[in-house]
Amino acid sequence: MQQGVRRSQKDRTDAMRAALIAAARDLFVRNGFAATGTPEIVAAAGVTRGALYHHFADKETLFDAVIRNEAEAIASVVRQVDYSGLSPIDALIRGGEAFLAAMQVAGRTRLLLIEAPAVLGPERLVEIDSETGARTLAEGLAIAGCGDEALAQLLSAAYDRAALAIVQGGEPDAWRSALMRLVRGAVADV
Amino acid sequence: MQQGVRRSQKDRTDAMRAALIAAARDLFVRNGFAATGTPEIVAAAGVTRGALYHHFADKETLFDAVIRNEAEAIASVVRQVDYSGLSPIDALIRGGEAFLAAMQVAGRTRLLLIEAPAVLGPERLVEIDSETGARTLAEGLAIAGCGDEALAQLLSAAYDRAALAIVQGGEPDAWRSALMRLVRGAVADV
DNA sequence: CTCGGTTTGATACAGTGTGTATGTAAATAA
DNA sequence: TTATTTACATACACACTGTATCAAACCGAG
Repeated sequence: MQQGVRRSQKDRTDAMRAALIAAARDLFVRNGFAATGTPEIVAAAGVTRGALYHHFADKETLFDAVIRNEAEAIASVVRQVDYSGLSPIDALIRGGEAFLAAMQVAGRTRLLLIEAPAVLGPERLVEIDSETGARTLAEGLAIAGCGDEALAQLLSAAYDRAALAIVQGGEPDAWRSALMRLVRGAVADV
Repeated sequence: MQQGVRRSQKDRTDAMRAALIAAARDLFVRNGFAATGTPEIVAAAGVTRGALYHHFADKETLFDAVIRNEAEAIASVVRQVDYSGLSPIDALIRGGEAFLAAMQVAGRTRLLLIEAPAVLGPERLVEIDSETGARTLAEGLAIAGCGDEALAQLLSAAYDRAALAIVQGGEPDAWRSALMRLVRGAVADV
């Protein structure tokens, strides 16, 4: 079980997939999905196109893997927050904060909010979110607060837009306070 | 100034651009921007690629024209609403209703909310919105209601999400009531 | 009306990228 | 060790984009 010479199939596969996903992620962030060619990706990963098409059905499937990674990363951050002893609305705000923080990782808003809906379609994106539990959690919190699925989705959309605006250089506090106002107003009794 | 045989340059140009934009819009809606080739577009319009590349710099510029058309159409609908004698919040809701109705036109949500951000980039999309006054109006109303630019953007994002959900088969009333709750909560005094 | 200049639009071509088919080496199983 | 499967590279066919070249329709001046 040496490193350079004799590796197990699983190790080779895992390393290759990780290298391709990392290289692709970087290029997709910089140039977008459409403007990134598979020759560019494999060159950055130091392999050939044969490897790519052995591990992924096509370029879109590779992109899907990239997106799944990002969604999982965000879900992980939001999940690790300690919600104990918080009111539903405070838990929602706390989870929202974690979400905003996680979305500040370079390129994440572009990948998840701009590219992914067009490349994979909204349906597939919802599927990924539900698998990773990325957004379900925020929605769960909202549901706990008011029991309205649609309202939860609208708040989720507002958080997305805020994350994008902050990444693009907006004043974080302005967006945070606007979100707070929206959330508090939404769960207040009618 | 006959019709079939001898047309003015301007007439030819206008007709050709309109035909190309219409054919492209149809295909972009059905298959998306990336999966639609220029040969397909010109075949649907009954011309050759030479005509396309004479009137548009590239495929993206044609898409830009399609998007501009849609944005203008929406702005037109929202503008024609009679807002006289309404409170700021009622005017906002009225404008929002018009926006939702305008977004129900087949393919509009896909073009404006899914494809356009990825193809043109969010910056260009904001530019188009400001030129056509599509979203500026809704924002203007929100600003009138609470004077907060960020909050207006968040509400705009919520309206976008609701429009998409309704087109995808969601219960319109559920989304409308959720929007109402969001809007009323947002403009209520803290 | 007709004759140069311009605009429209069709045809032909070069370059690039995608996905597949084929072949070879490495790894696991027998 | 030998057979079989898996990992990866090379080579190829096809499609699409954008450009260059050329013909025809239009327009204004004389």
